Amino acid sequence: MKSKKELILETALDLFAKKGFNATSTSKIAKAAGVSEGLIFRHFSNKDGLLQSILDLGKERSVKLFEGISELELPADKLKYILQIPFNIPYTEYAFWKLLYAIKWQADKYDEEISNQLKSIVIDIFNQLNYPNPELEAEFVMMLFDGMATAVLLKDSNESEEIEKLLLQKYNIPI
Amino acid sequence: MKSKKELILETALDLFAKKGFNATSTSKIAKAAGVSEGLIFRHFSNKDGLLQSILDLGKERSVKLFEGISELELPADKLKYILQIPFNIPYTEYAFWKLLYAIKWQADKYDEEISNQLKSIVIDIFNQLNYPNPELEAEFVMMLFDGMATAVLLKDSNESEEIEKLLLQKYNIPI
DNA sequence: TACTTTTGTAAGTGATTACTCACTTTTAAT
DNA sequence: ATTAAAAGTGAGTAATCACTTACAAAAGTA
Repeated sequence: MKSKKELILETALDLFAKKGFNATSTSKIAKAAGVSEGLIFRHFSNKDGLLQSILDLGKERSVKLFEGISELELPADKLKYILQIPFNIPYTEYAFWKLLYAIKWQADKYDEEISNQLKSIVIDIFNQLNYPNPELEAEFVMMLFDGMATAVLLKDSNESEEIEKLLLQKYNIPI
Repeated sequence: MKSKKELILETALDLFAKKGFNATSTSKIAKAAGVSEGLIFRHFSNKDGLLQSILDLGKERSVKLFEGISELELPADKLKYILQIPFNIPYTEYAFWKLLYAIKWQADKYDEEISNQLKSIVIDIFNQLNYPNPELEAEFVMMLFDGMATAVLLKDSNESEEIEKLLLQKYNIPI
């Protein structure tokens, strides 16, 4: 059975992703979760603390999405795997990724950890592939990654599979 | 001399871009602009009306960024021009573009007009270039466009010129 | 000049905000 | 069974929210 703490976290993530952090009041969260408003502050101190807990949990889960990378041998396979991540975000994780990308634009709340983590993996890959400028090349991949993730998350696109194919093809990666 | 109406528009755009629409109160806008709060509502009816006016004015200005396209003859040149737009956003327009991209994630406020306008131009280009699937190819370019614009707007990157070169090169476009 | 419209202000409005506090209930350990 | 800690509640708080209203100054028009 779900604890009330978990219920608050889930409900808040849901509302934050849908309406935005600032447009979602703690009273609305409490009402939607069916708990008293005071309990939110008992568990998370304040609204920012609630957001941080949501982000931390999401990060833990997203690490698992990245774990598949290290199991691959060839750097080209690793790159392919990474480029495919935006198209393989589990539907249950949409809310978290939406929140993550929406928060990017709020200077004070933005958390670069996930992005930086992935970027250093990509730099390693381009090093292994002997690219002349691995750092720059990684920056470019991250840009692609964000563009794709945005497209997937915002339009519930029916053609995301075709875009995925097009991307791999443009990156000279066999499908 | 700047009218108080213009002053409100500029100040609000600035604050919306920096802190977000919901985190910026009308009283803060009034204080920052040095006008009475009531004047905001005299001119724009309500806070959403203020946002709409800001977006409309920004759209008018961004149309000028797109006008250069039609002056070019070759479709390949047009494509090159479009891919370069994110790197050529005037610094004075940063606030507007930041606001535009931030708002994307708020379902109720998102305005697709600029994006759709540009996309139809890109579809035409790929038609002229006889690509097998111009619609899909345009979707991909728009994704690239958004990814690049995001990167340029969020990091005050010193290496954006190098990324620009890398992009044109990857897209087989002579620099 | 006389009059109308537009622009502007100051002081409000009720509703909502994040958060606190005093208190009760539940859980868990001895 | 006793007790202490943790979980949970409901009714508060002052501050801030978007917005209104009554009125004054300025600008435009005849």
